[in-house]
Amino acid sequence: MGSRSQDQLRLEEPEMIRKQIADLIRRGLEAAQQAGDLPSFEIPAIIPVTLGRHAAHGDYASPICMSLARVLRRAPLSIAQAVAPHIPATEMVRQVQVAPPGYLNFALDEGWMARQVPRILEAGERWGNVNLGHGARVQVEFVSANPTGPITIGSARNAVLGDSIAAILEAAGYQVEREYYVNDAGSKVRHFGESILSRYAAHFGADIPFPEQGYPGQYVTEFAQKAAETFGRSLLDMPRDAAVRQITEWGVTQVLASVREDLADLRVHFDTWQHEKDFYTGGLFDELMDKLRAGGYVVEHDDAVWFRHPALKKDAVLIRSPRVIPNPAERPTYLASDICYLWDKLVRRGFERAIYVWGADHHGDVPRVRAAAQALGLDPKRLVFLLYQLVTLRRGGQKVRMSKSSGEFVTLRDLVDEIGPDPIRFMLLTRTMDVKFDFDLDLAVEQSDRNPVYYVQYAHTRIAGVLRTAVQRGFDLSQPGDPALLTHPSELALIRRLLTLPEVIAVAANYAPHHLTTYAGELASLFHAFYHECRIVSDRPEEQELSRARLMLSQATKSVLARVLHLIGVDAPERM
RNA sequence: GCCCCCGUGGCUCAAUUGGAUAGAGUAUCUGACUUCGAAUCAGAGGGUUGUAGGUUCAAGUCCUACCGGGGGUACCA
Repeated sequence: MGSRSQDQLRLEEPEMIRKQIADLIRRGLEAAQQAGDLPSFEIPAIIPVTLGRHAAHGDYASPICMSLARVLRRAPLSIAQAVAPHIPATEMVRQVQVAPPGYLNFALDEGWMARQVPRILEAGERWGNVNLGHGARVQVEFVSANPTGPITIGSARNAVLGDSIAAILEAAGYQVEREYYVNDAGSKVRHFGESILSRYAAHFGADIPFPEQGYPGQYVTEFAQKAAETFGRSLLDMPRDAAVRQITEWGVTQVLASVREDLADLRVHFDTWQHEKDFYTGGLFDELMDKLRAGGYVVEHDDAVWFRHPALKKDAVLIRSPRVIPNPAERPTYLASDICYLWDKLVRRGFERAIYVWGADHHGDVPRVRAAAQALGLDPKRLVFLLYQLVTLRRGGQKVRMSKSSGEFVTLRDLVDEIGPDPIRFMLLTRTMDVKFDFDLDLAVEQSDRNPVYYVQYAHTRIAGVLRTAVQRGFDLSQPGDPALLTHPSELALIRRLLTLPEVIAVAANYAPHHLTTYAGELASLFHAFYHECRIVSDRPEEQELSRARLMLSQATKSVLARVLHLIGVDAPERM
């Protein structure tokens, strides 16, 4: 990736203080060995460094000496004492302390910390970037809800997870493409099309039976109405198959247009829309079937074709069968599509990694797709499956069971119209994806002003307000303040947190976007505390310099808050 | 039956992925605005991290069994 990634490495990676401290420890270990204070041994490739949880433990701590104890056959405390004096002095670290049973504790230098504030301000939206990806191309495929109806709250979780993960990966140095997979070849869309056709026929007084697994929702009737305006009676005069095909295609287009719009209002956008159908028009499916057959991964009996693989518990998984689809040449089962799709992602389009954001109800499919990748000679580790637990909806204390096929669901549209994208996005990102989300509609609507998102946004607008006041009173915000004046405990606590953004992004890049909402809340809290303890805009002549320093800190905080909110797709308003 | 996820103060959830004294919000109680936005702040109480074992210097985190809740397990997608 040439010079750009070199640049990033030099400029951005050291922003992770943890990394720098790990380097210091490594150099300390080397020096201790050279000085003969420690015997010769191989220094571990990764040196663990964590944030100190208590002020007494310093800002960062490493338990490395505990794990070295076994190798060196020496007490961890004694190892730590041997290393500590050899850790090179830097302006970043004020002191290194050894604490039982063998921790190395690092306290950052307050002056150094304060001097980072203008740098944060200068970096702006770039602050926090870490180059973990080195420009690797990855694809995040998400939402991908069947195009058979409106986007529901359930898909909303998928949408905000996928979108935020994509944004975070970009901040972590990856080249990211966001994709929506359109399942337009399966039986679901056909049932959808048949449903519209039935209602459409009814509109003209004709009778086409409603399919058994059809979609009873009111929106289908509305589609039928629109279809009647678009096509007139023409669909009634053509062969049934052709009519189904045409109205299905038309219906999918209609749905996708509204899906695109609904998601856009949630601030979710896609770079590409991959249609399942396209896999069966270019010969890809046949090509891959030949590969699998050659590898002995295909079995056939009763005219049906199955995929088998030693890694699978089940004997085999169906790929195509005349009993599923009357005309199997037209379309196999969804596993076949998944096989084409993974090849398309990893080989044809050459992504180094393909990330799938799936509801936990699809977890059973993971081994199959993995096995298929393996069978095609691809490293299954390049496929990442993020399984989030489903959203259960509560209304009036009652659980609402949602599904488009039952016609009972709450649309994303309704919720966005009612409470807006910010509370939805923030709320859905406050928890790990491993826990199911109990979404209480009444509470979400009624208490939306107590949603934690407002706490964070309020901090941002409060800063904006203070800055406006400052300008009114004649402060020039473009003029940097003197960081040396930032010495109050609440100022330093705030700065400390500003400095950890790169680490938070690095952790969040491990597919854990909820760290950002947590961080945003902490940062907001620290600012509020600082605001209460320190007068920012002072009228006293002798405090002008101090005011300028604090204004600089406030601006940096505002910038970081905005950055974090933008990463999770939440607006950072100037007023509210 | 088998597979996946969860079980942490009254309630909803965190815990930088195995590190030191388990943290927030909410609820309850007490306090703080004649100067920058009170949608705010400060303080208090509240815990054997479902149970029982195990792994090691170290377990909320990993392993085993069990209990409880949710989801999956079609020639559907």
